Amino acid sequence: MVAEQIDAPDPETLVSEAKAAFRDGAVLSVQARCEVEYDGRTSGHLGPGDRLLVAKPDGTFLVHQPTGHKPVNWMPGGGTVSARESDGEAVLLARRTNPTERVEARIFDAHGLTRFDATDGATYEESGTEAEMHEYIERNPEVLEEGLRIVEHERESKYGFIDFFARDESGTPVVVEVKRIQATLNHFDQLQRYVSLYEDGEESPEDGVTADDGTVRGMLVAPDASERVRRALRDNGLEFAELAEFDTDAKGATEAKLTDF
Amino acid sequence: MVAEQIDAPDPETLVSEAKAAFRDGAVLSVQARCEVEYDGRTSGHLGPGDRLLVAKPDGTFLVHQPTGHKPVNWMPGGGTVSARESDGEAVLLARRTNPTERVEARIFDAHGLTRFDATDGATYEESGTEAEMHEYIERNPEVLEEGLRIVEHERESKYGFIDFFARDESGTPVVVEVKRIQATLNHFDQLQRYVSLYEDGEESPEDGVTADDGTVRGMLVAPDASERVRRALRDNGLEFAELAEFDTDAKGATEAKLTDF
DNA sequence: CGCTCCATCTCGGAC
DNA sequence: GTCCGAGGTGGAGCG
Repeated sequence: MVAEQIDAPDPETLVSEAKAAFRDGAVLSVQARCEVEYDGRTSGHLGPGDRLLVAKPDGTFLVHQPTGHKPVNWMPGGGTVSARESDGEAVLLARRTNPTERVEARIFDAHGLTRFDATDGATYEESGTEAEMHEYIERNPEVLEEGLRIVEHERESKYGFIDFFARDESGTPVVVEVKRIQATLNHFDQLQRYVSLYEDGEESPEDGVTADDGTVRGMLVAPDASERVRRALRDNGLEFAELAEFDTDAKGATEAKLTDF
Repeated sequence: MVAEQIDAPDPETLVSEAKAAFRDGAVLSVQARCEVEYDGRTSGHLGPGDRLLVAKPDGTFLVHQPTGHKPVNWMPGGGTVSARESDGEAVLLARRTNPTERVEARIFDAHGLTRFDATDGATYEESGTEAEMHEYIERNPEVLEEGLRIVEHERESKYGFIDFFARDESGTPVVVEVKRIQATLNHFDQLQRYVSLYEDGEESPEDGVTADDGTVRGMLVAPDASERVRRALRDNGLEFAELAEFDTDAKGATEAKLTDF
């Protein structure tokens, strides 16, 4: 019996079933009319209504309203979930420390309960991430600019991590910031922060070569950017390189579109 | 009957129950051994295992493994969820456009199903947010600096919104960026971006007064900041104002309301 | 443990 | 619709 369902459990049954589920490492789902309180990094209250409550064996606790992707209240794993009866009502309490916070659901009417002895050894395999985009650029720097040479990847600097430190055909340093999605002002900020290091001469590239005039180029690589971002780059002497598609196979010889200022 | 539970539904039953739930706007929960595919902004695959599947009437679809706070796969609201039988197995498919993406769960064994006709009119009331911190500062600017005067709140500038534009005791303009949590390098970036506007003279304060020497101060307000952030501020002539605690009427009112309960 | 940065970020607000 | 920034962001990766 992997899943056990109880219809409209009374408070006593709910509490004992919840305790058993927590003890045995099962996933508990409860459909209930309840009210919820959160206290921790902020504090909040949710009045009575029908919600789906989920408690996982790792201490995860979720309160889902009938709409919306995000739980209205939650507790990440690492803490503990407990059940008790209070004033004739079942109460589920999730707590953790660091930060210290708690979510408490007071259950007025439990419509359904399911205990789920789940086993899942699979891990999610994903592709199309920014890490893969980095690998592609490292293998094919010419999609950013003809003659561009990658010097360093993920260089730690005084003010943060630089995606790529490169040099163009004429040896001028190029700081490259890569985004998988449409670039935002914050992404422009990041590039600007890194470039300012080299402009101020507070960082020197590991290959020891410096452009004669001390110039440093900054290049933001992304599939798109709003007009405001493009203007910010332009106004600050930075460049935008449009890289919409990339091929992890490296066979397709992807045609990259570049926009230089 | 607010919730209806079916134990170990066969594929046909699962599909018809799912269709009925989607049609009637009920929340559907299924405990099942399944495999999942996502295709959209990235793409990914999750091999067979036991998961909790949740479909909401707004098109939200969640795939929860037995551990972890975040669903391993999901679809935000706005799209549609559908059910069908394929090769003798039940398949739940969630789709949306803008961006175009899909999550498909192929169900090998359904251990339990719950249809939940939930009604929830309550909205979550929260306090301790950054908006309340703004209100507090606006009413008590002296907590940042003696003699500081707030000139504008949430001023829209060429490159984004400035939390506060203020003037110090001697009339020098002060750009203030407020964070409720420990300040990060991105927060420093934001402040730097706003301050550079005034330094470049591309924005002028609405009160028309400018410091004799054109100086503009920049102040990052937060409960804490890492040493790297503090150094970035220092190196760029910006300031950090530690504001750990703040008190608001709203917070006090909420606390009173909660104790009433 | 802290720091930095990505995320299928989601969500809300403004325009 | 797009753009921008907050978030109880969460989570990975590295030192």
